[in-house]
Order: sequence, then structure tokens, then C-alpha cells
Amino acid sequence: MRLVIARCSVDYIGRLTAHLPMAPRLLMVKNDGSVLVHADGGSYKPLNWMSPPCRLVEADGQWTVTNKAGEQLVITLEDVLHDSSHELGIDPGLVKDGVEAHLQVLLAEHIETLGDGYRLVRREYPTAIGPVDILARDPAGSAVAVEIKRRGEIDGVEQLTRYLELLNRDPLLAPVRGVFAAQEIKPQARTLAQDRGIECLVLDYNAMRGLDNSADRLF
Amino acid sequence: MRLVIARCSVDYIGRLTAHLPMAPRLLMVKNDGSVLVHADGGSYKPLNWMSPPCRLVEADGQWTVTNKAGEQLVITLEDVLHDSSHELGIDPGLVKDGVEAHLQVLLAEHIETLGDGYRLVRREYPTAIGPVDILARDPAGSAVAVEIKRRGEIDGVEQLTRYLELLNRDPLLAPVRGVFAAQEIKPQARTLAQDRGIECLVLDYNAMRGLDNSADRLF
DNA sequence: CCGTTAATCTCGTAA
DNA sequence: TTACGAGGTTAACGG
Repeated sequence: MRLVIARCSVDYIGRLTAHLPMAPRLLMVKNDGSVLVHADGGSYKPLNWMSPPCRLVEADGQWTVTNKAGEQLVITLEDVLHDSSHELGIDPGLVKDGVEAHLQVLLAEHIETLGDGYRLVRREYPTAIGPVDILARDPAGSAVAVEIKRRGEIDGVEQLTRYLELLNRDPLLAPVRGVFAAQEIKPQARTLAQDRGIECLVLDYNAMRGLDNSADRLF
Repeated sequence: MRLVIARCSVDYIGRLTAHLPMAPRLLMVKNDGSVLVHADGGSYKPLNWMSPPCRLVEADGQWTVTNKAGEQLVITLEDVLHDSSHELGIDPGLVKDGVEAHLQVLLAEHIETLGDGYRLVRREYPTAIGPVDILARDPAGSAVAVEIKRRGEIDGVEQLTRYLELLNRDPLLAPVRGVFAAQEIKPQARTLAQDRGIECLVLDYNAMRGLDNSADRLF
């Protein structure tokens, strides 16, 4: 990894065009050729960048980074205040927990969260347009399709609606009810769901973890 | 901005929990207190990070970064290979061009792209669930609602469908036809649109720019 | 390789 | 402040 602090101007020409006026910034050149231009603020997203695979040509105080699609990042350097290189090696990578997949496992394990007498049919129930998160049967034996989100927004309701439309064409399943389950459900999503006869269910992640069988945990 | 190259392990406890084993990495500490942990590969996203506003406490080879929500990033340093600080000042910021807003302006200016005899009613035509990109009248005087995307995907068709449902409740407008306009329309989106009687229109950004009245340009 | 979906999304804008 | 849509989204996963 090479780190350069320099006054520079940057132009990106690709999916859009963008320009950064001359100012002091950090240029990070990674081992895979990718280049990141960072300012001393903002969040983790660089002001401008080129993703790998790409090629960096340095000539006459100007860096030209090109990728296979012909997108270009042109960096013009005026004053170089710092320039150092470092060998880091390959990173062992990140281990995560707490995302939608885990919510799905937890709800499948504790399907009674939907109500007493519910039975799990399966997780990732396949359909022509993709898998439904959970398919279950209610105490009366009717099919119930569950869409799980960390944050329940309008797109998730649309997604569940498409699944329900398809599942209800299957005479072995119909009628299929929908349940929209999320840690947090936005008001607009809730309104749309209710308008379509879809039940909303707020999941308590920590409470469900508390019920969790530790042998089955993802981590 | 402070740049540290060090062997470190990192733990994030917040919206999820995540762990990085001990390995050499770049630690970037920005002026606003935010911290980025970068490896020598991957793309512009750091392996782990804390967004501002947050506070960094350094004690005994361990950095603890905490934000207002109580999320924590704990970095344990083993070997510090590099440590330097640099004053960059406030960045003047980025200038962009080529996005959806510009497509909307261009199509409104050249409404005949929809067909001969079309007339613009207005851009950003307001409805209860948000503005429709363009409302127009066809040569017969019927209302036409246009949804514009850079890339036409299934979500955009859903969005236009919701607008059409609402607009068609207005007796002064109904019946309202839909046009889904984009630089590129994905097959699934096209299929869904056709299924719903929505016309698809592929926009040629460069050709429309060529027609553009230069006095009205955004840039 | 393509399509779909999630994301500690980020980032802007408007109500 | 919140909500919503767009993103050079990026990244992961499955067919």
C-alpha cells in the first residue's frame, strides 16, 4: 500500500463525470491497483476512487487510472507532502453476526413467535422469482409466507406481495397469507402492508437470541 | 489526518458485532474523529470503521472509538510500523454530472421524444405519495405519467404502478397511461411493465445532450 | 457469468 | 429530525 499526501485535483470520467478542485488530500494506492482519494472528513466513502481491476500510469506529476470499461480517474499532483509504501499482506477478513440471515434462523427455530400452534414448512422456500424467507402453516393448516428484514421498508412489502401473488397460484398452497417481519417497520411500509392484508410483526432480536439454542448459533 | 500502519485486531460492537484477527493494516484517523481500518485490497469500503461524530480514547496500545449511540470500535495494536499526521484543511467538494435529474430536465425539454404531438404538463407533478417525474398529454389529450431512471429495474416499475393507481383515481386526469423511461431497461423490468400495460422507452443520453439547449444546462 | 438482495449501506433532499 | 430515493452504490450469494 502506498500513501501519498498531496495537493491535487481529480477528474473522473466514466458512468458520470465528476471534478475535484485542487486541494490537499490523501491518495491511497492499494496493492491490487485500486486508488482512493480521501479528504480529512466525511465518512468511509472516498471523495473519488477507482475500483480494481485497474491500471495506474504515473507521468509528469499526473496519475491516470483506467479500468477495463474505459473509465478514467485523472489525478494532477501539485505538492507532494508525504509518500510512503508499506507491505501489509493479505487480510484474514472479517467475521460478522447480527444480520438478516441470523434473524431468519432465529425465527425459524422459534416459529411460535408467529403465534401458538404455527409449524415451520421450510426456510428459503423456493419460487420461480426467488426464495421466500420462511413458509409456515398456521394452526388451521393454512400456508403463511414470511418476509424478514432488518428494517422493514416499502420495498420489502412489494417483494412479499410478488411472492404471495405467485404462491397463491399454487392450488396446493392457496390461500397463502403474508407476514412482514422486521426489527423495525417504517410507517409507510406498515400502511402499505395493511392495505394489502399483510400482517406486520416486529422482531426483538435480543429477546430471540436469549431464547436461542447456543449449539445452533452461527458464531 | 493521522495515518498509522500497524498489526492490529479490531472488534466492532454496535448494530452488529464483527471481529478482525490480528494482521497488518492501515488505520486512518480523520480530523472529525472518524476511524477507518483498511487492508491492502478490496474496494473503497474499509474492513471496519466508525463514522463521525465519535470519540477516540487511546490507552495502553488499545484504541476505543465510541459514538453517541454507544457503538464501539476497539482496536488492539501490536506493532506500529508507521505513524504520521497531516493537516489537510476542509475539502472544496465534488462536482457531479450525468445523473437522473439531468435526464429528467432533458426529457422535459424534448418531450417529443415520447412521440410527435406530446405536450409537457410539468416535471415533478405532485401526488400524495410523491412527485411523478413527468406528466404529459399525448396528441389525443390523454394524460401520460413518465417515470425516469438511469437504469430501469423492477423497483421503478412498481413505483410507477403506484403513481398510476393514484393518478387514475383523479377524474380530471383518468385514464392515465404510464411510460417507463431509462437509459437501460432490464428484461425483468420490461416484462413486468408490459404485463401492466406500461410502455418502455430507452433514452439515449448522449443524443439528448446533443439536442440540449446549452443555455439551460445544469453545468 | 448473470441476476437478486442486503448493507454498520452512504448521501442527498424535502417535508 | 425524519423519511425517502438514488448510488460510479458495493458486496455476497445462488443459479
